[in-house]
Amino acid sequence: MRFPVDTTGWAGDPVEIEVFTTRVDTIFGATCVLLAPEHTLVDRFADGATDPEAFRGRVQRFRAQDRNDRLTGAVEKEGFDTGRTAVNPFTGRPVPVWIANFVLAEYGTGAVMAVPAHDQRDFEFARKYGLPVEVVIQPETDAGAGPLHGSTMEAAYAGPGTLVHSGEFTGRSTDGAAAFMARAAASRDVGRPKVQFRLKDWGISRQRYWGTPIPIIHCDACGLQPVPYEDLPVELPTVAEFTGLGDSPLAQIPEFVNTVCPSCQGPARRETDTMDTFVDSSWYFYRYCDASNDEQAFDPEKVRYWAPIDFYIGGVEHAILHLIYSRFLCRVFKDLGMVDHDEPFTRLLTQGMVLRDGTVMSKSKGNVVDPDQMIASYGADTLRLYEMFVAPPEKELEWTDSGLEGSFRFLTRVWRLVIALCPVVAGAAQDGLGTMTLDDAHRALRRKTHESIRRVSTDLGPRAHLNTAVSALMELVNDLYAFCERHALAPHTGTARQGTPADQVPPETRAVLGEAIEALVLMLSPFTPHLCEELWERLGHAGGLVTVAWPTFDTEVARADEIVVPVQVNGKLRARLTVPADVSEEDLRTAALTESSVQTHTAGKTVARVVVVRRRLVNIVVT
RNA sequence: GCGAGAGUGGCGGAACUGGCAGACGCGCCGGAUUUAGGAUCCGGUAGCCGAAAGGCUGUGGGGGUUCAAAUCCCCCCUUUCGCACCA
Repeated sequence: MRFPVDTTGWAGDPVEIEVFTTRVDTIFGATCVLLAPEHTLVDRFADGATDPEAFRGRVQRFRAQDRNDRLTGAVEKEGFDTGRTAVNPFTGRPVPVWIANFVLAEYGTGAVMAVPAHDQRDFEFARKYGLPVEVVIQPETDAGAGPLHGSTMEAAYAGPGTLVHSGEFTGRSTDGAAAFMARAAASRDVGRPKVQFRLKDWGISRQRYWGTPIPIIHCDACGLQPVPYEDLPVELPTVAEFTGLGDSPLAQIPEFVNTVCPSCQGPARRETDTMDTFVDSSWYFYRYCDASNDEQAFDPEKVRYWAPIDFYIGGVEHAILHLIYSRFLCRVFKDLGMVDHDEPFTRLLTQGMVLRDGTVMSKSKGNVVDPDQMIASYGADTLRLYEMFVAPPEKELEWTDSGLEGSFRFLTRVWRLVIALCPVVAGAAQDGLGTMTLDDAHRALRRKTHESIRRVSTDLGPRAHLNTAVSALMELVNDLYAFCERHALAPHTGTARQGTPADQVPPETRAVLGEAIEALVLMLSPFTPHLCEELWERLGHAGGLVTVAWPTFDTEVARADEIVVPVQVNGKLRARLTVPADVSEEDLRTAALTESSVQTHTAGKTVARVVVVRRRLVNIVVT
């Protein structure tokens, strides 16, 4: 909206103040216009003031207020009357023009129309300086509250309602009124609709040495000239003195600064500002695809092969700026035809921060845990395992020392188990497993092994839930201990029990255990590589773990022959049935209905419905 | 104020598409072993009632949908993070 200023007695052209508003529908209540202290018209107002020096002094005081305090509202809202008026284009009435310290020069036009009745900041400002408060929106008052009145209001009303005292617009609902009035303003040529984006400037030039040079040459005759393509890249000189004064350190190096204009061949100067490092960090992942290319940033063919990035992991502190910049540059590269995807990262995981005593660990708070100390006490494997186990990666992590102890305990448990079983399983023939006849305990252990492989593989892969993967491994180890206990095998060496000598252990036991132990070591190795390399070697394998394939599972082996199905009566758990895994719906229903504790709960009642979910549950609805 | 998450035992956390709430670990309790302690191994551990069998309650609060809700819908509370005098 444009508010023409009464310039009576002023030299120069007529002046209009442009304001930006999202609430044109309240314009009939605009009783004042406020300018930011930095507004370009402020100087002209000062020139035309009765005491220009005093005027400038007050403006200067506002401008000197801490910028950050002004932005966050930490300073008191203050202002002063310029002594001039401007005409409200809708009411035709003159309104005073003030300068106010809370108006932001960088947002909108740096000037606002103040509507005290319907904007809280304007309201407070008007009350402080005795400016009129004129209600132009009345809320729907079916709740019995009376109509709003400017002199009795205690706060601005910013909600919906009906326009009043608004000329030809009176009676209109606020719903749609702003858009309608914006069009009216356009047709009267006093304003126009505008989309205002809240984007911040992305300043990229810094007075630093350690940034990418900006490939521009300043020539007095030809102006700004880009460095010719064949001269790229501009390389930083290897020596630069850091004086901490004035320009970039590069400006102190004549050999770097002085050059020749590519256009007129006359003397010229290189740009000495450098790009901020986040420019590089916004597209490094493309360069990584083709890092030794000295012809171009990267070969689009190679990037097409590797990118977009499947899985991008970073800390939360990078979750905002770095990602926005990277996406910006991705779009730039797309427009240049250098990449053919819209987004640089297919999947993003932002890892949580480590907390201690409820607050983020930080050097300034002095509440950090020293990893070196923990590695000295427990080893790097323990620390890694604990961090993976204690919470899913995207969650913040509350540090506890006892939890670390638990991970250490688990690893010593694995160590003792594998070492004790080495003589039993090393060199055991596992190929025959498919044809061997196994008893229930052996089959159960095999099933656990294969089910663990399935769980860990999916947890590590698509789900990226490292903590549940560790849980699955802990369960496998627990089952292995139980199996050993039952078969009088080590590692129960802490007890009086004697392990069976290796050569007396039946071949099927050795095979089943061997399969389980090797899968365990392989699956644990991403978490605790040092320990697992050692164990792998002791199991009789040479060559290291990196060359060994991830274990695979057999769905048939992982499948249980018997399953436990819960039986509910009216949604409450009343029994558990152990049935064959391939039980038919009909058999399951019959088994559920005839189960004794189910019958006590259905006795004397009518079975209205039986919900049977195969392999999952039976729910009997009685009335 | 706006936006995005989160809320489950004493604690960290599980629960994949609505289908047995509390996997796994910590802590705690009991047992075995041990001169003792520690370590180790085995068992128990949501709350309430009960000697037990068992019963009732329970995923921040209140409603709703459903045979069935931690999970879906509506309202509210608390909390974390980001943005914020943005007109």
